[in-house]
Amino acid sequence: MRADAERNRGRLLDAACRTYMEQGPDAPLDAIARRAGLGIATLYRHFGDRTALLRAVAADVLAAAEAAGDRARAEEPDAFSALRRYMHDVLDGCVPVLMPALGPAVREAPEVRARLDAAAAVQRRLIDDAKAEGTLHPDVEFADIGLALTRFARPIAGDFDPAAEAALAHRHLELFVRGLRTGDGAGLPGPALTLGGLRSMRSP
Amino acid sequence: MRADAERNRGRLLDAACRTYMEQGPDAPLDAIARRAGLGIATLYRHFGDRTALLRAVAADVLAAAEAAGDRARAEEPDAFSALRRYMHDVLDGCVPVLMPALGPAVREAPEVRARLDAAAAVQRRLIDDAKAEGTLHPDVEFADIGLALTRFARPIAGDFDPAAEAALAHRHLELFVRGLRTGDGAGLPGPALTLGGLRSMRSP
DNA sequence: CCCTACCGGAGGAGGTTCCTCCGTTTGTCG
DNA sequence: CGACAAACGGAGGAACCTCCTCCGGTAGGG
Repeated sequence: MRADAERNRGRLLDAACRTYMEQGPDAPLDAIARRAGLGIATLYRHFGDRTALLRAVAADVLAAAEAAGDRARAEEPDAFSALRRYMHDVLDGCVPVLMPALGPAVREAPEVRARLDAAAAVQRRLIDDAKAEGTLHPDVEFADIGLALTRFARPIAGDFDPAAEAALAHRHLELFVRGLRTGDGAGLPGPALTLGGLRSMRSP
Repeated sequence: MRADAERNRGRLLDAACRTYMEQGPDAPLDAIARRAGLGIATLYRHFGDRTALLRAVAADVLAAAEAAGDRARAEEPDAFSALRRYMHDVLDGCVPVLMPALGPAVREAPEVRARLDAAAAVQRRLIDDAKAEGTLHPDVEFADIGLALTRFARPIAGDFDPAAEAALAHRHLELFVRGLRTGDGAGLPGPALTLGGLRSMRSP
């Protein structure tokens, strides 16, 4: 593989990730190519198909999320801080925006599946540690964390400045994290939020 | 105005509100008409224009939000409970999804503007009361509440069952509300979130 | 220096949505 | 009860957007 081809592939992945963060996974491919400073044909040469690009981006950013989890666990002094840092780090990537919007065809692809399982394992470990430490509310479930990140990562309005959006997202996430810590808050409404229960929420 | 015409107008407003909640304000008008059990021509007869429907729905749901705020203030025993109840009530309408997505053409229309100001005044009163009561964190700003509601109101994934989505939204909002109450949480990141600062976040 | 891998952009095809036109139905008032 | 006006329904042309391919041009690397 030639040097410029590899560099361009990386640029495309990066541009796709940012575009998905702002517009969602239905963003026009032209917009991604333009953002990468490349022609549309180059995009199609590297990723023969729309879903191929989605798969590549998903695998890429899931690996980054897994690494963020490992880093947080290694470097933070306590389990709650690790969980908080992990959430803030993941918020800056496109995982929370991208993953729930992916269809089964992408999510079940082997390369994505493996990365997803690994990232989920790290996240689960962060949560279990914080619960064992006694600092994370026991009624907060695994899926609550990921879905909440989705809520905070998505832009409020299309015409907001991306930097301002990011600052706002971190601010609101921090407000949310306050509510995660054990304290005198009452119990949560709704049933326990298992992964199976989440799957059954899909209507068709 | 004939009786059936008035009934259908109400059905259209209701269908539009629900459709906007699920798909956002760019939802096809055909989908709204179909959901109301009416033909597309009927929709265009009542609201000559796409934005006319948006204006009508916005004015309608903002009035409902204002009423919800008044109700909460009147019926709840303390200011924090009133704020919480208000947030949960508003979450069930389409205000949080619709308002940030509206362009200036709709938001500045007189009929919308008046309702928006009134609804904002009630929300501000709920927040001020809770701060005066000492139960709401002083670093939580007016705009935080509205924008957070937007985050919780938007559906996670398009193919989730609406009822399950709603339950999840209330669950996560409750988690968030925990973090709003005064306690030993640290300060929030980012600058104070004024309405002016919010306006300046729009990029073009 | 040259060959080959790589790049760019125009453009046809397919799909989606808007909004109007006109024949048909239905409420309501004398 | 009957007639008139008001309201309804759905097909369809027009405009728009996005996907993906084709082919001539460019530049890395041995």
